Amino acid sequence: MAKFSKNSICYTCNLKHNLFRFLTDDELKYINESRYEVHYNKGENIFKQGDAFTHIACLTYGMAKVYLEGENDKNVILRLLKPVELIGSPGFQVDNRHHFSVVTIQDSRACLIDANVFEQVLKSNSSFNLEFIKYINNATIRLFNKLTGLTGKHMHGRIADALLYLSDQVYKKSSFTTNLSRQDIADMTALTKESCIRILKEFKDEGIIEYGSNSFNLLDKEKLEMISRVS
Amino acid sequence: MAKFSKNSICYTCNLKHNLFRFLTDDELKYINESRYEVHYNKGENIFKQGDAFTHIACLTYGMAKVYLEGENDKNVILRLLKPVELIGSPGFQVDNRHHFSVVTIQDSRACLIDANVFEQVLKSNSSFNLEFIKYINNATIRLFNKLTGLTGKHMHGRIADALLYLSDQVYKKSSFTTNLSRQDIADMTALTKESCIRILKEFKDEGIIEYGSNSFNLLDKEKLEMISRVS
DNA sequence: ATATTATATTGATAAATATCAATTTATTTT
DNA sequence: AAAATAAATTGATATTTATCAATATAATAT
Repeated sequence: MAKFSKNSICYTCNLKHNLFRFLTDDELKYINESRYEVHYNKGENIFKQGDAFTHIACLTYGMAKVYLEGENDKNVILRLLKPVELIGSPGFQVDNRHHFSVVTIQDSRACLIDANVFEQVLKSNSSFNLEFIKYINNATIRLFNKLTGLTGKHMHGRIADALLYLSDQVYKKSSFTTNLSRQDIADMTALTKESCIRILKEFKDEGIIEYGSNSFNLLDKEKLEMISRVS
Repeated sequence: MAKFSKNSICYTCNLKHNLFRFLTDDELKYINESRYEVHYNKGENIFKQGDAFTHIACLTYGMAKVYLEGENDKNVILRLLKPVELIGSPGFQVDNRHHFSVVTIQDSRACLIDANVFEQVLKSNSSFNLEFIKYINNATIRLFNKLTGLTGKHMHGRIADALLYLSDQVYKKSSFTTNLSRQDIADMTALTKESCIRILKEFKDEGIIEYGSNSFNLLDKEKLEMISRVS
């Protein structure tokens, strides 16, 4: 965790999350007073599960993975974040602890906003508040899909889902380069690294995808979608 | 779905959820105007996944299961509800659809509050609003635990968790009678009915629990907790 | 109470997935 | 570039879990 800066103000910032467009100028100014930006190297924690929750973060540059640290070293990656994405915490209003970890997968920047300031603004602005509830509820819906996917589908369907997620939601291309390791993809699908590799290989052998050590090309997305459906 | 009544007002109601204690008298009166109570027979839907979300519910009597309907008929029971529990919906502010189903497992009553009225009150009362966020965040934390438990633990740990959940959180006794079927317990643990039955039998054979067709007695909770830990 | 239906149980087997060890390939350091 | 380290891959095998079919038990209707 290196340099941090405060060289711009929220009002003119074009990297602010859409949520903040619901704020008044005064509220933005108030947030701007305590906010700060941090530069993270690849592999560094923005949030650490169990640690105190003191700030809401906005990823303004780079990319990060959000994951749950399970009991037996088993991590479950919930999602990948890219600019500009808000990173809240369900510890907010509950126990003020982080319940997931956020780690950058490439050099990144985040803007950190004091949780108390955030709370004040929530109190003062009801449309901001409803937008925030919308944000949380969307996260819950994604979590529901994750839960039914990981518990109800077999390896093939889960790997297909991960690949489609990366292609459709994250990189927005059918061919992409990624910093995710095989272990990361395994953590996205609740599989072991070895099983994950085997399914990828199968897909490659069947001509559905091709890949190198850090790039993927989804040749036949329809087939992946079909595999996702039939599990 | 049979009788419904409106024979009391929220102000004097001692079955109201704690959340509503944050409301002013006027706000309570406002909610009271549109609310109504419904009696459900065992097995009836309070909410149905995919259906329109029009009301927030409060379970005031009986018991219900909240579950996700997966693609291949696989349901995942998220939790059991008893009085007095609020039943919101992540569709609120998002798509106004239900994203889970709620079905009673015994004759029950619920108080239904118009979602628009609820939204108005959220807007007008910021401490109510923050409490609601707290409510949602607690649900998210439970969901995280569900996700890591179901993906990271083996059958034994998952059954142990389900039994401990029923004993500690739902029935508050180490010996309890339940309306849950074996299939329901399987749905709580993301197992098949048969696997679920086998693990229960193992636990019985080892003297950890005893059970009949609709009752359980947890003889050795410490052992169950140990099994939960080692997975 | 008997018949009927649904639920629970058991056994045998197949399928899915993880584990462990060895090897290869890629990445980083010297 | 060579050496050292980390990550990816493969194969063999064990473990976990589901499936299918049969039977038993419980719950409900007649």
